[in-house]
Amino acid sequence: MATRKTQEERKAESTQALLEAAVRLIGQEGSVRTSLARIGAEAGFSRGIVNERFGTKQALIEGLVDDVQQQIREGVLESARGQEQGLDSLLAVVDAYLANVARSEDTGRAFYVMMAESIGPVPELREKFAQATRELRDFLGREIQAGIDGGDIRPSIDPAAQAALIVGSLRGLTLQRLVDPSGVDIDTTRRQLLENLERTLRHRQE
Amino acid sequence: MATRKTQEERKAESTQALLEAAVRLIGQEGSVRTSLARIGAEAGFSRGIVNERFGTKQALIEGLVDDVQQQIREGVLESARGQEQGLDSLLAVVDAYLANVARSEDTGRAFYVMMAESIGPVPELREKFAQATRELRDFLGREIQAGIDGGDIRPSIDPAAQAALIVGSLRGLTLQRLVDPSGVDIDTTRRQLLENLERTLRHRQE
DNA sequence: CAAGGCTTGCTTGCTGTCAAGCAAGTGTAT
DNA sequence: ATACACTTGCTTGACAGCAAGCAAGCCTTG
Repeated sequence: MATRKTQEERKAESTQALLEAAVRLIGQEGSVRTSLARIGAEAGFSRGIVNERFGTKQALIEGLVDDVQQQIREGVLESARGQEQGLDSLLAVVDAYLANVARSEDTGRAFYVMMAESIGPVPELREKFAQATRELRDFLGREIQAGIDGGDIRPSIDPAAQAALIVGSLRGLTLQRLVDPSGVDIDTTRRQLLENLERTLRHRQE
Repeated sequence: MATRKTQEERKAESTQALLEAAVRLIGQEGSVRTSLARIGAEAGFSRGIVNERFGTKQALIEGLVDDVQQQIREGVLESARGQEQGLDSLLAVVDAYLANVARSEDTGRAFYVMMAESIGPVPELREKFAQATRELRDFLGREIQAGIDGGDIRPSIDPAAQAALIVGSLRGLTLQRLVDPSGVDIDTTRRQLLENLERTLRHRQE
């Protein structure tokens, strides 16, 4: 049965398997505790393969962060498509973020675990996550500004501060869920957050 | 001048120095990267002293988490004193949390860094932080309920979900600050959060 | 058989832990 | 009060375990 594979295919497939294994393991135990040997084994290869493929552990991890971030960004931004800029788009993004990222499937989990490590044992990653944070914050800030300009968000709102708060809510809720999965009902909380945002942001009198 | 110290004093002083050193180092690099030897050295002693005093690394870390959590709890709860239960008390706690914990002085930093590690490389700590999270959430939930009963919080609020959201905001903002200190102005954001809470929670028509 | 993917053996560095020993402090008998 | 026996804080040396990285070789493909 063993189909003959091209070298290129072999490499691509093993690389893919390695990345997936890494995301899975790192999502569970963090990058510090996950040895290259275990990643190799989890992917079905030998202990040396990660070094062979990626050079160093740091290279693997940094690449992984970029991958995962990219995936999340696309997922979230896609949900904003179709909405026009402003409050509706903002709410759609928040909704999508909590619906997808916060549910701890592998990539979301890995992203948060690595972000968490970046403030402690893996400072090399901090800048990457700082940038990701800024990017999300700026994106939300622009949506808020657009909403104010478009008249559906109250003009007394401070876009920068409000954006930071929303990022905080998203990050904090997800973190809370990772620490204590049974303690937070994500759907109820999501609905409550959307309601709060409506109430805080929506410009009523036209 | 070297005053003669009793054995008890010597021990108490060195233990204190060790704990402070541990909080400082762990706040910077996390517990995983901080070796017992460095803690000993930072405190001005030899590399073996931590084991001699605390037995194992895990024992030190767990004790530290308890200490730090206790300190934070007291600091925050104290700020609620004098307010009567309900919205005002709630706002005072939120204000105090961001004013104190979120500013990254040593103990707050160490708390967050260890909490972050607990979802990745140090799962032994997860339960402790889950409990701390529940405790804060339940406390806020009771305040909200009291506010509803007392008539200064809108009765359509879901206390549990709202409490989870507030914990999320606090945790998320602090985390954001640790990842990207220059990106969030904590005072502006704090004011905006308090304003938001006023607007979402306050029961208007008497 | 040539090239490139993949494995295996090995080195090096670091960490937690423990046991043995040293030194500072304490109590007591004279 | 002082000397001596004893306790307790603290240090040092040793060891076992683990991980990252490297280099040499094996196996699959073309």
